[in-house]
Amino acid sequence: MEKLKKQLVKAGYKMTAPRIAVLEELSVSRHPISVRNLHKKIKAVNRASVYRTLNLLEESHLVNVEVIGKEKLYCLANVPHHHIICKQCGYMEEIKCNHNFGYFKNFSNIHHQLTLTGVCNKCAK
Amino acid sequence: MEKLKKQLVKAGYKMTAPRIAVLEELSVSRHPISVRNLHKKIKAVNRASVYRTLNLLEESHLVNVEVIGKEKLYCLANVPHHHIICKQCGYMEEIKCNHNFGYFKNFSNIHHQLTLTGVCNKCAK
DNA sequence: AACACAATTGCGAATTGTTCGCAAGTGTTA
DNA sequence: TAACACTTGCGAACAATTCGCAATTGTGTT
Repeated sequence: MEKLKKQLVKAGYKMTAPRIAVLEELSVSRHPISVRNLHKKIKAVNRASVYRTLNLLEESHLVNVEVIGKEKLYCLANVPHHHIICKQCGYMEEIKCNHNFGYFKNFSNIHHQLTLTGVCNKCAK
Repeated sequence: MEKLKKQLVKAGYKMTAPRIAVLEELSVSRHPISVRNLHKKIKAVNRASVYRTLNLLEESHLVNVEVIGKEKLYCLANVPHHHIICKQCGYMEEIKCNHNFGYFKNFSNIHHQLTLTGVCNKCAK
């Protein structure tokens, strides 16, 4: 959390209350979360500011976005990881990320986003 | 293309003109494409129908969705592949997919979506 | 500790993206 | 070619996201 703040400051951003609130909520919520739900948790922060904060966090690669069905979910990127998600019930497991995609000749500064979906055993009956 | 149609039919859907138009446009466009641009190319098809078609194609796993910056892009999933995209100019290379994520004990029917972003050599100057 | 200034916020309105309800139209199967 | 369920187009509704701007706030400087 402190590390996150430092990264933001280093990226040239001010540490304001709304930004801290967003970071803390992302840090507290164990799972990727939608803007709607994130905002529900921190109503003191204006919705537009939630969007603005998420956008700058994304540009700084401090959060990842993934699309599950019709939802766009945000998640801290501090520890490299991905998720596998059950499409029916939303059950989710975390996956350690040990992927390396740095070998593309024509690109630098490469980031990746992996999303796995499936049906969990419980839903499969 | 014919194969695509057959898959749709097998999934229980009718082969209507709007659906064929969407499939053909996806098949023609070499790159992942936004709803907006897709619809621009096939104005004869109502926007709502474009959405409906993309949704059912996605549910049938015939297309993949990925988020690049603020854009949601759709792409045929007939041949397993991914993309690496330059965030600055949009230059894009295709990546063969030889990934296997079938080994998760708690899930079945697993699909994955991998998105790579970076800066292409030209933009990096 | 107060200042100054640019960065950021909150607000509401505007814009854009997506879905809905329903009457009319169309593919498929017999 | 008749029948029926599935689809479409349309416009309105709804949801997501951004914008413009005045007011506020962090931060570096005195």
